Amino acid sequence: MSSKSYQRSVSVLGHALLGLLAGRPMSGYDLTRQFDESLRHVWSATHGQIYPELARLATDGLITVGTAGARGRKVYTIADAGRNELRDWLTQTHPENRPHSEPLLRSFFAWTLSPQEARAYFERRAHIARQSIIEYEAIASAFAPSTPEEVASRIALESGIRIARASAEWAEWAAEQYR
Amino acid sequence: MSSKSYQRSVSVLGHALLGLLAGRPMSGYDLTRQFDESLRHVWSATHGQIYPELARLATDGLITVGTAGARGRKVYTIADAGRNELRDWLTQTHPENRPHSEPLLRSFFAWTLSPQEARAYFERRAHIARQSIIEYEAIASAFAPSTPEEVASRIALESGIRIARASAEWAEWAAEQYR
DNA sequence: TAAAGCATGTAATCCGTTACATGATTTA
DNA sequence: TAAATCATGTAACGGATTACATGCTTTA
Repeated sequence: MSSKSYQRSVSVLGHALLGLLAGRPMSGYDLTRQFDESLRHVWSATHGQIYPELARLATDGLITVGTAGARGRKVYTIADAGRNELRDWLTQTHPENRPHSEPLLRSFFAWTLSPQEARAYFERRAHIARQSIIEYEAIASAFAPSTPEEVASRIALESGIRIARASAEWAEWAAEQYR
Repeated sequence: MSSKSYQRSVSVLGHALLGLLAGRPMSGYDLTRQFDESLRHVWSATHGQIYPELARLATDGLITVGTAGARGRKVYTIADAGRNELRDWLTQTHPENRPHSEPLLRSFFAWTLSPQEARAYFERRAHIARQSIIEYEAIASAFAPSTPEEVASRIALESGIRIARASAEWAEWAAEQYR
């Protein structure tokens, strides 16, 4: 007989935590920082969501908890079941696409503004995108990936660069439409 | 004295409804279809969310409700206060950027897979992006915008095309990194 | 010794999807 | 007359942010 209780489905956040723990064991605090740092442009999550989710993953046997250290710190380690769950998620399921792009939504209503206001809106978007390009390119130029993790990280960064370039060019083009 | 009750802040969905109603008066059913059609790639919302939000906007005096017609149909019209709210939103506030890109999140964990599996993942993303390009370009080529609303719609579509192109090229490049 | 940072957790609230529930009107 | 579509609403549940709450450890 199996020791596995009936399947609770794992959320996207749960899979993100499994993915991060696949790199190395970490505490909830460490994981929270990962979302604020490496994953800042990829996925957002706060500790109020992370701690309860870690408890659920542990209950489900996808991760294990070490004994509490200094300041109550608890280190979580991915279990074999967790690695399997992560792998199935990546290879057997497809990401949902429920769009929620607020900048794009706003652009849809630009026609309700004066041409000058609409232009200002798109110029601001272009400016923000150009700032992103600079930020990302600075990170990329100081980054020679060596480990597989770093290669994946560099690939995600490349997406940021290319999407930001496309966004900047689009916003400049859009601003022109209101001239 | 003012007839306005104390300010409840309007959600993004509320602003989207105001934006749609700025075009023409519509029922909740019509608005739901707008999200399924014109806004399909921009913002998602279902009727379970839309009906209560319309009730709130009406309570706040941002829209007005006509008397119920056939099948209980209720047509909502944007009020002056609603137009002001929409305008303030577009000109005085900035869109938040809380990233939730599941495809990008997954790419971040591609290193946990075999190179073949990782490549398959990115090739699939490239395929999906190329399909989007075809879909969007077909719409664009059959579309000669005349009204200001259609111009804005064409601008949003152009974003879809350019982002899809950048995504396809990125995914092809990413697949190469695992060769 | 005070401030900054490490560290965990819960509660209130809101946003969003899916399912439940109902009924009228049009069209084949 | 049956099916499709129009049309509205609520309830249950889960996802996500912010605020509340607490306390230890390191560093200036």
